[in-house]
Amino acid sequence: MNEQRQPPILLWFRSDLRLADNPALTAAAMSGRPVIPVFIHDDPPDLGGASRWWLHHSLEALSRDIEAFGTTLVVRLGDASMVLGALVEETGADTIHFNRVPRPRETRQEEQVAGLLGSRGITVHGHDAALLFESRFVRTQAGGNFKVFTAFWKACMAMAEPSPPLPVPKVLRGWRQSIPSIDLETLGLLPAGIDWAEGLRAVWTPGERGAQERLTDFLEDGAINSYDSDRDRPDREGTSRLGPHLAFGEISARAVWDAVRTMCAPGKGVTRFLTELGWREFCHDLLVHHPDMAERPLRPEFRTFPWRTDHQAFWAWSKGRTGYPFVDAGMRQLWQTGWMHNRVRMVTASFLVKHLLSPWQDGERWFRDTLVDADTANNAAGWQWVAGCGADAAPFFRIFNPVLQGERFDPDGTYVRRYVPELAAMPSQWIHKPWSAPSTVLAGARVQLGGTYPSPIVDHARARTLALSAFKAISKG
DNA sequence: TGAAATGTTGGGGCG
DNA sequence: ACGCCCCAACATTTC
Repeated sequence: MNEQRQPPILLWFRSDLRLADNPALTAAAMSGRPVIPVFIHDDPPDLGGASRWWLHHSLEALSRDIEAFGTTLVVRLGDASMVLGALVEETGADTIHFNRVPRPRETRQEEQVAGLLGSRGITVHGHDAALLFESRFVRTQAGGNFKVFTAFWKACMAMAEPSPPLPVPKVLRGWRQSIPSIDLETLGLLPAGIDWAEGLRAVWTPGERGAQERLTDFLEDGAINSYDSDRDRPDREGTSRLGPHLAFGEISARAVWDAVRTMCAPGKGVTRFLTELGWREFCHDLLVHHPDMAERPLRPEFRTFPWRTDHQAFWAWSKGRTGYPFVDAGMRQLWQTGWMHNRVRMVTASFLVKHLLSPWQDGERWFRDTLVDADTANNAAGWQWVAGCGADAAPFFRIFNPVLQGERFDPDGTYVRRYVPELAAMPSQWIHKPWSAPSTVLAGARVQLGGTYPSPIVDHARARTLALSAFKAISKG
């Protein structure tokens, strides 16, 4: 049989926009048969603006990397099973390889593809590539899923080490014909009106190469060794910032794990960093078992929590105009750069839920729209954790004091000054509570509360009391 | 992966 | 010298 007459393989890219440690790609390449790489955009409703921007550039990068193999990434718009069905018709492909994505929407998609194309005699092959430990193997004694992180992670640590990452295949045979594909621009992922992505461009390099650079920078400059404490300091570059790269699968968790294991001496920082990868695993496991985790509180008593809807307050929160500098700095960092430091995510989220008594789902949606690392599992689990209604969650009565958090984790006010420039001249002593500053200090710093910078939209002590009594209303009985 | 309220202790000022 | 009070420092409990 003429080699060129062999039916091609469809390599379906999804949230795995990488060539390294990509089992589907490796399987397709190893077959020796022609491979047609394809990305299908079906305009998922939960894809936020910042993620859309990232996706565009990540696909751009992936296209370039695939072109280095002498082949082309086919991009299509539409329902995945329909598009794959059409491609089978067009090319005579008889096999599809893809990497599973452990999220309800994607799992449904996989089932559809397997059903529709399987019934047409196509071999549909899903690979595990998203997690360190496949959630279906992480089970309690009783065979259920874990509800507490430490127990979950302990069970993971008792399992075999994650398998080492696969190398990029040397060769990828292309298909003899060119296949209709649409321009990335046609997907409409970039900002349509005003260009709000400037701050994102300044900070991020989407794509596999950007991901690997971010990782090696983090490991080589030694930041990981002080990760245990520096991770809480938004005024320092103490975190890896790998979030968005992991969210789009530009680098695999296994590759990160392996790099840390082989390049770093064991220590507290290293352990802590790997544990954070563990949280990612745990969140994905939770989402698998609670597909509605982004809408519905895991703890049922929270369904009757007396949330308020205050559009003005939500606007102030989302724009970083609450009058609490640490909160505002975080919300503005998010808006400008598509990312927020984790410590500040906790504080800002707590502020929305506990000081403003806004439904956590509203905050979840805002983060999902504005974060470049928006990830259904991590985001929903994180918000439920903060709101106190999640698995292994912080109790509701654990209410962050935004002033104390600022003073503890941004002691010199460097972070606040960076993102709230109207407070730049405030002395550190007052920068987290400008309303307490003597009027001479305010005047000296050219700060006019309620003018150049908002007065606090709520009083901390009062808001705290209100939140506690609202919590009491649902917790009795 | 809190903060505030409340309780306890111990040193020092002072009558 | 002694007891009393104050209060900071730390510990515990409560929300």
